[in-house]
Amino acid sequence: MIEERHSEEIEVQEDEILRQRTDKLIRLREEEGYDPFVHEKWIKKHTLDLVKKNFSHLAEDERDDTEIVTAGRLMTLRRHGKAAFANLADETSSLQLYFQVDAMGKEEYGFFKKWVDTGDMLGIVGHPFRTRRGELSILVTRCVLLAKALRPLPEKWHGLKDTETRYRQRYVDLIANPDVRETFRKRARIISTFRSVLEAHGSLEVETPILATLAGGANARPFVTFHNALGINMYMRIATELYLKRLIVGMLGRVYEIGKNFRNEGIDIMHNPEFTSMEVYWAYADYQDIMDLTEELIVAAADSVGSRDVVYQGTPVSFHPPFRRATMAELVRERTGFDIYQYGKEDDEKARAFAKEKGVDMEGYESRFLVLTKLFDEFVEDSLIQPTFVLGLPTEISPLAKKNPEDPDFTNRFELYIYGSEVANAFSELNDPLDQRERFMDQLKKKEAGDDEAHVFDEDYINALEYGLPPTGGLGIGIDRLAMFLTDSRSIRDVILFPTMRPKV
RNA sequence: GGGCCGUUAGCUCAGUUGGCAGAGCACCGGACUUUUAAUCCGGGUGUCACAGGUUCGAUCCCUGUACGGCCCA
Repeated sequence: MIEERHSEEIEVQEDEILRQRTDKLIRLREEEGYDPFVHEKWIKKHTLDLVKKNFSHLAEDERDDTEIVTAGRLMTLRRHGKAAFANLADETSSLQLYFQVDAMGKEEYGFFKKWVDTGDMLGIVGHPFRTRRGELSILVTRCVLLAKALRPLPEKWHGLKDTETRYRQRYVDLIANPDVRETFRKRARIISTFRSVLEAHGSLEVETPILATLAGGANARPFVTFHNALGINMYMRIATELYLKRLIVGMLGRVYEIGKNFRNEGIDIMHNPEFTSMEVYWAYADYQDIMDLTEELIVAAADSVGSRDVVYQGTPVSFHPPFRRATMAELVRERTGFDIYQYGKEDDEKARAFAKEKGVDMEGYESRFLVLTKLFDEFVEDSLIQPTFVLGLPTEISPLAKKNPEDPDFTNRFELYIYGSEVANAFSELNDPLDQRERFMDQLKKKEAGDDEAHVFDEDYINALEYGLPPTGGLGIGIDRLAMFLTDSRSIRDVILFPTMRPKV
């Protein structure tokens, strides 16, 4: 059901400060004939960090004649009658301002004193100097009110802490908590680093449908929506995989896509219903090449945010290559004593019994390979704190990956784990259309057996494979999770600007 | 889905064994030409998340709901 809000339902929440500030704005327009909201631009010549950098040499009480033209938000204000100190913040830094009646003139100072409040956006002209107490400042000669703030800033000392408000009103969070701005700058650097690494390898950035009639390429339930003109249900994508491989069939050689995927699942510290992934496909490459690429990408991302030695939630995590490489079978054997190779075709039940003894509850029908996977999830995953490539995932859970010809129960696939969490997934792509058809059929059986996260059967994808997909290596990286680990963010919501929230009221 | 915790002023948080609702910052009025959590004088601006219940009386106790957080599946 679609609910629309009608104008009579939207009541303005009258709080005292908002009312006072609104009155002040109206009086400013009436009494001074000044409307702060008519400004369209301000020629900002100097960012605050540039001022800091260029005039750090100034001695106490020393002034420079250079005219600074800057702008930002007034964060604090300490009034002293005929003078005032303030802090101005911009996107680069923050700097003290000194307003003085002698430097500004009576009229301009009077305007400032009467009409300017914390939170306001100001255009500032002045001269750099250092105060007697040693703080680099700008002696203001002109102050132009570029936009008025009607709502007060959060508390200057504690900032904005309430997580709900921080996520719902991220703009306030970003004003109040400069470290949040830094987190999102780092996130952006990771993404742009990925682009430059891939461009350097001759990869082409492409865009494939987000809205489609089938959502394939992953185990997940999609969001369903409706296209009015076509009169059909459509789905938000859950992965970019199948479209990107069609492009390799189409001879684009090396392609990648960075964008949102949507999975209709719960929300927790590691999951947001919409998240950003990067998928890469390289013609003529195998999963070993892709492992090298993954390492290169992750190390470059770590470098781009500062260091290969990261401390995540108090635990040191080293991004120095080479990362550990081990097969799932080895890791499970090490941790649990379960040796998959001791179990043959007829031993599924014996394998389930092993799991049960370990306290892992298995559904009645699951195979020894699902036992292996479950034991991995249960006993190994959490221990993979340092970046670790987990190789050789079972064919049964890898419907799009090429089998290992020497051991066809397993695929030439790996997942990268960091801090117990899957960050990347990659394999030599299955390019045999006959095998792919069988794998899709297996998925269909799982779906019919009640697994609503099983892959969909994509006939057109098979059709593409029937034209010939060259040997191809593919990779998917969860950008949000990687950004979490590289920015020491506890929750995925801390690296997503506007995380999914249930609407209030 | 289950368990636990939270929701009090714009923000950060106290608080009441059930009796007119508190602080700091912010805000409003006044003083102050080198402050930096400026200071000084004066002012509390609130549907104590919402709806019921118990009670002479509920922000507090009980039940339910909403939203959020953490843990588990």
